[in-house]
Amino acid sequence: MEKNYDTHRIEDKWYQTWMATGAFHSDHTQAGEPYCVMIPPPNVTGILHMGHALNISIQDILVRWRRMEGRNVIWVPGTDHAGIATQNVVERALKKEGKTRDDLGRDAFIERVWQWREEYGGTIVRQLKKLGASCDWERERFTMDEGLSDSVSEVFVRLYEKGLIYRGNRIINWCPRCHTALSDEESEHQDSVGKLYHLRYPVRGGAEGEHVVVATTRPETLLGDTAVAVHPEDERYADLNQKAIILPILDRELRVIHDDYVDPKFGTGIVKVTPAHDPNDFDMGQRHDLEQINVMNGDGSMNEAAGPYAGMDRFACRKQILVDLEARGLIEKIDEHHHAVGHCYRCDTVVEPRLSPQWFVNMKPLAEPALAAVQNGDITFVPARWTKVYMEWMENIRDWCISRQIWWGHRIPVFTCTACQHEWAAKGRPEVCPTCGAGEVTQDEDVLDTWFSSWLWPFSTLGWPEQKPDLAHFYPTHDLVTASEIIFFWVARMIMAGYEFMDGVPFDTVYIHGTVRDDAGKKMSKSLGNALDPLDVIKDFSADALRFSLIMLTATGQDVYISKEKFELGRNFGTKIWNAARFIRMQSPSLADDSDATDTDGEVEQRDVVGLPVLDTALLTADDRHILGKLDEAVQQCSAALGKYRFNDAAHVIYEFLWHQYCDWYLEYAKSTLNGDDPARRDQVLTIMHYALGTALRLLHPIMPFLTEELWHAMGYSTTTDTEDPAGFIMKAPWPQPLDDAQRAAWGLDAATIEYVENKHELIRLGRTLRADFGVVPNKPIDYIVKPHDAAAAGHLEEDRASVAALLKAETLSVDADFAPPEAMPSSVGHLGTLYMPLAGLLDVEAETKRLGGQLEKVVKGIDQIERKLGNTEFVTRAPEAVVTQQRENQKALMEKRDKIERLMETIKG
RNA sequence: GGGCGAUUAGCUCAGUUGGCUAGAGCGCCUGGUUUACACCCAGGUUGUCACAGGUUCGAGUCCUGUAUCGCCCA
Repeated sequence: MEKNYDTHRIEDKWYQTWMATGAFHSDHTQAGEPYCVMIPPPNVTGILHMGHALNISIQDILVRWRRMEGRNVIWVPGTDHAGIATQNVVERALKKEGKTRDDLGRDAFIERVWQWREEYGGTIVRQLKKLGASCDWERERFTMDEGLSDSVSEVFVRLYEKGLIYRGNRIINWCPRCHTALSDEESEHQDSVGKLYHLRYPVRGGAEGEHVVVATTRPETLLGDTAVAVHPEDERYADLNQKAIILPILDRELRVIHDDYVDPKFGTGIVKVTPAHDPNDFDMGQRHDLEQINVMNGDGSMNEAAGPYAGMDRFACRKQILVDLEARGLIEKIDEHHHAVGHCYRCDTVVEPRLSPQWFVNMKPLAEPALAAVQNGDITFVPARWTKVYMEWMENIRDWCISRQIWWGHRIPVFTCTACQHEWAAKGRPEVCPTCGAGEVTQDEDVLDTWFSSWLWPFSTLGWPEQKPDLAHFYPTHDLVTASEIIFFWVARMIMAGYEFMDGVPFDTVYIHGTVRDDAGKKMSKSLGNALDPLDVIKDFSADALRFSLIMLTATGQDVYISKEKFELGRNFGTKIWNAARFIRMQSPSLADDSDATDTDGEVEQRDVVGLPVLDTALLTADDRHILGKLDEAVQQCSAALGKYRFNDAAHVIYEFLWHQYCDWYLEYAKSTLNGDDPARRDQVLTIMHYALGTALRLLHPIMPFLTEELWHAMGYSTTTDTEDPAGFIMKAPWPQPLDDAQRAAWGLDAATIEYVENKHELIRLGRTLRADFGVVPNKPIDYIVKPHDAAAAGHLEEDRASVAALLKAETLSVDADFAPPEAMPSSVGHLGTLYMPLAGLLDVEAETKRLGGQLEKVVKGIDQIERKLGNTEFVTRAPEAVVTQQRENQKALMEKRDKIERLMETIKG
């Protein structure tokens, strides 16, 4: 076995082996209760970032854990076609060739996008594999696949025929750069400091120079004003409609309307109304039947309706219009104004509210059952606080704008007969009009929002609308793991689709994990330049280290702050385990060679670490029982933590067990037996070491799949020497189960034994501290004397004298109940007794008094606290008996310790 | 403006229904070429649990308010 763990070679090797043997694949014919996870499909243009790494690690942990538990697991991977993003990428590439998509035409352009996808679209998938994701790659899907496209049109037609899809002329979020509509969710609000312009609109028919003042943040829209509005009960303006308000520059006469929407307390209480450029104004326009004047083109430039400003960009127009208004003395004042401005989530351009004909889904009817599902607990959010976020959105749900004015995506399956103007939705390409039979049929030019295919993901990936056996077997799925950012985009809509098309929930649990941030708390992003590339981290630390560190540092649902150094945690842990395994191998006659662990076919003696080891109970020592007890505790805690989605707790349990219990204590303790001359004890200790390591490796496998698989084989724990046989993979090994009471009793894993060993550890630490405090070099052999606390402690220690002495690097260790120090010597009080370190003539009385004084102080402080509690009759009478008893016991122990320290101090003085 | 989250050691964070002398990792200090491991070992140091009230026998934990930071939605 090599001294250094070669992470890259081993990680690549195992991933290839797992893939080649189909270890990740399953289907409905396999045994076991089904367990299914759908990957949140990453954007096909995307590259792996830390958020994915966390998301994938969590899913892989769940999936590998359930697989080991014996569930029939599939984890379905894939990517989405990211309509706008992908089109942008390909358009940029075309631009370099000096072409536009219009030069190519629709069909050639789409052909070009597919080419791009073939060439670059697999990037993120390859990266997921680097992480060790155990996805069933035979099931990989893409939202533009034939099958998924079929479900999209099926769904569209159903909703269309049900009347839930409609076309309307509404204010939508328009991206002037992408030239398309966006849904409300795709318009991201960013806080910014803008200006609030107070403009004077002249009043005709009143006094000379009379005007009203309106406020706006977007002065260029005034060109589309068709009214001004005031609150119906605002008496200041009761007579306003007797007069004519004149729109500056264009000299259009504006209507005066009264509407509850107007807030009389904001600004002057008069607002300008631009029905074609603002959603609230649009609503007022509907209520009052106002004319809608669109003054902008799709690219954000002003159109003919803007009169003298036609052709100018919207922001240039804003500047010019302000200059012109200023010249006419029509600017009252300009205030600073904080507001949230919508930006395109794909290109960050300022979104323009724009009136245009779009397709919408009426969401209210879909939302009802989806809301109920979460209310009645059919779907649970973890952590639970996200439930509220979901409900809030669902209760105020607005119609979903699903049409996009781009080419890459599912084209809207709505057809119109040129002859009779009949409009209908259909799957496939109809030849003739179903009404009049004419052959000239045109299809809607728009494509659908990418999320219109993603919301079907849980069942479309399993072949729906075809009714395949896997769909019946694995659907509904179980855990959905995602980030909070897409609760609205994706999670909520999937739940709605589940109810609408599959009559029930698409999954039962939604686990929302945190956002990965940099050390300064900033969200990681390429544009900020603070992104850590997971592939770099894998290169420097290994995928196992990346996974373990991320999981260990991410408390349930909390954001995680990451810097490169953080990954040392996982790397160091991996190295520690590797070295522990190497040590055990050296100690095991059947494995003692230095051959390369990866080429062990036929060279390693197999050892069953899955079944319970056969142990001679007469030979079991307290330390053996202690490690077996701690292992059992780790098994229980680890399963419990995973069951509660507390992945960091699970990681912590394994870390604590392997490093601090197993390596720090048991392996060190075992050395004296391994070097001793009792072959029966030696075998027994080896058996326990292997059993504990084998069990811990299985617990760790979901988090660190590669290292554990490698060691599983190197240590001979596989059921076969054929390293290509899936039956021997740790990923297929059974998940460790807690011991039953009978087994615990048979091995003597009782609380008293465990407590004794913990106290023994304390005693050894006290001895080491004495050494350090008195400057005795660690390897200098010295004699320790223990004066045991009671007969039980004396008996135990007498039995363990050799191993305790070894751990203390002591020349001798005497257990002497009647020990009375002949002279002042350094000592410490522990639960098992008082430990003396004879240091003839070297004791500095003053320093030792001070040292013991410090210990005494702590103990006395503890006693004070307890006495305050116990002195309170309310506490004694009202607190639960167990708590009071506990306090009394603590008090007794502390008081004994205090007495002993005091006696020591007197001895020294004497 | 509404909602959610955070505030605990120098740093990053645990602390699950209230019951500890408040923990971990990193850092820092001291010592160490102990035949698994210096990506290591042994030992040590580090806290007005943001602030102010309240409930309770008992509050880091529950309630109210305040402050600061972050996120989501208007």
